[in-house]
Amino acid sequence: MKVPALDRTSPVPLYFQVAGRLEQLIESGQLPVGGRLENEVELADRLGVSRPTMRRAIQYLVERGMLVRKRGIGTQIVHPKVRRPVELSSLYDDLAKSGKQPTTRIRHLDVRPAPDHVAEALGVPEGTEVTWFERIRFATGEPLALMHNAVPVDVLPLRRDDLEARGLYELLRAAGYVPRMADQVVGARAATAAEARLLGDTRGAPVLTMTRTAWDAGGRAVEYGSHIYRASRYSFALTLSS
Amino acid sequence: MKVPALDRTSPVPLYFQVAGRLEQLIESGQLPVGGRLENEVELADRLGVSRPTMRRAIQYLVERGMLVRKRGIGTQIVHPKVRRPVELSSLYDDLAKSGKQPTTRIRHLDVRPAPDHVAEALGVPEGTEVTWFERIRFATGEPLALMHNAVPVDVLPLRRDDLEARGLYELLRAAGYVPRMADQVVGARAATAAEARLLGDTRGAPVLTMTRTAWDAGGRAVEYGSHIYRASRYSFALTLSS
DNA sequence: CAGTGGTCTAGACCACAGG
DNA sequence: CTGTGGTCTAGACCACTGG
Repeated sequence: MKVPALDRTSPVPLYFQVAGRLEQLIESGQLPVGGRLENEVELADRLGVSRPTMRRAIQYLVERGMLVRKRGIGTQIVHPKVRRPVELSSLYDDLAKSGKQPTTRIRHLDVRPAPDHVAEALGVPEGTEVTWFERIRFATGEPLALMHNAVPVDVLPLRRDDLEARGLYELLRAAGYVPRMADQVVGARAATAAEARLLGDTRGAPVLTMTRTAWDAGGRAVEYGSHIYRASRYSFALTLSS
Repeated sequence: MKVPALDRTSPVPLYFQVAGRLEQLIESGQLPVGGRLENEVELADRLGVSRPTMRRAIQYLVERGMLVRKRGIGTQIVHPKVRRPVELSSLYDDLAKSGKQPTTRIRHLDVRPAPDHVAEALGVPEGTEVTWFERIRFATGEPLALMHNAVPVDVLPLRRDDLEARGLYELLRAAGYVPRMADQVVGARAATAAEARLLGDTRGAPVLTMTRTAWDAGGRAVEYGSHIYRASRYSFALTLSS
């Protein structure tokens, strides 16, 4: 595999170019998994960058779980592929990515003062106006989830058409409110009769529940959601790291 | 609040001392949330450290969600408290921390070749020997979870007594296999009659399911688990960040 | 324009692991 | 002891923001 040389005129930071180069060498097998990297001084020399820059590149891959460093020992390759941390995406994005043709039906949408528990979750004063809406999400025609959301109106005005055509997170991102942090609680319970009817399931069928509050980089609460998913058709996959 | 001065003879890195100092100033309210920090050059001067060291301290707090930086703008305080990323802990630890008096009953324990799906999850050759065990976890006397685990024998030999007195993760940590990364899948289903009996629940009651594979820092698979939790008594709380 | 954070360098010393 | 990564410095230049 061809590895591009470093380009010092590029706006891409040097350390990032170096990291990408290492990543390619590892993924292509030229640097074997389980093997050791040269020491950072020699690597820096070989690539013609300073040691701090080399360290930054290595550190970047360490944070992504590809390398492990030990003082006095060296740097070892532990994974050929990067493990991604938990994704902060919406169901819509997930389905679209896996080719499941998501569609959405808006059952309700209005602007109202935030109920107490929602205001508390969002960390806004009671009575703050939010857009409140209820959606059913389908995947390849099958009902999958029943979703309730609140988005403060001063974050983003939302319209039915937008929500039917695109995912909430996509709309938030487009408006500059990039979700960066979220508290989630995942549980399970039996579906009520009404929920079962909407989801095309039987009463008492197990459903996954998820409530989430999401904030952007500036710490501004952008979304509160309380959703249920058909347990027979959905589960959450997470990669955790500490 | 008194803030300790920097100690250049301490083995604690300077940048970490600086970060702790900033953290205290913010938590004590001397630096107001929403306010801006001085620029990094002046801060470095004021504390008598170099700019790179100051940057590293600030970066540390940025990664923990306490500060937000924007080029050309400055550094803003967005959270008084640090948000922790997802915890990688066992149910036992969680219960113990919240004062729920966890107890464990070992229903079964043996050493056997890993079943195919377990070997695949652990990424070890088929037939690798694992300790396989089934536990019921109680909280304040009530059954809470039914847990199945596999731990490769060459990672750690496990005995009933140990597992009854302590959590699996505590045992792994004590043996030097610190779980650092995990893939989890969380779902839900209805309990079988046998499961319901063991959990003191009724047949068909909703249960949370969780399967997990955990690795240590060196990329070595240390644990595979397949658990069910009574939905009426347990849910997962997560803080995600990207 | 002035002020901010982002990148990069060359070199120094230290702490830890292993033979 | 040698070799490794970990920390720290002083200074340079660049890129972006806002007035």
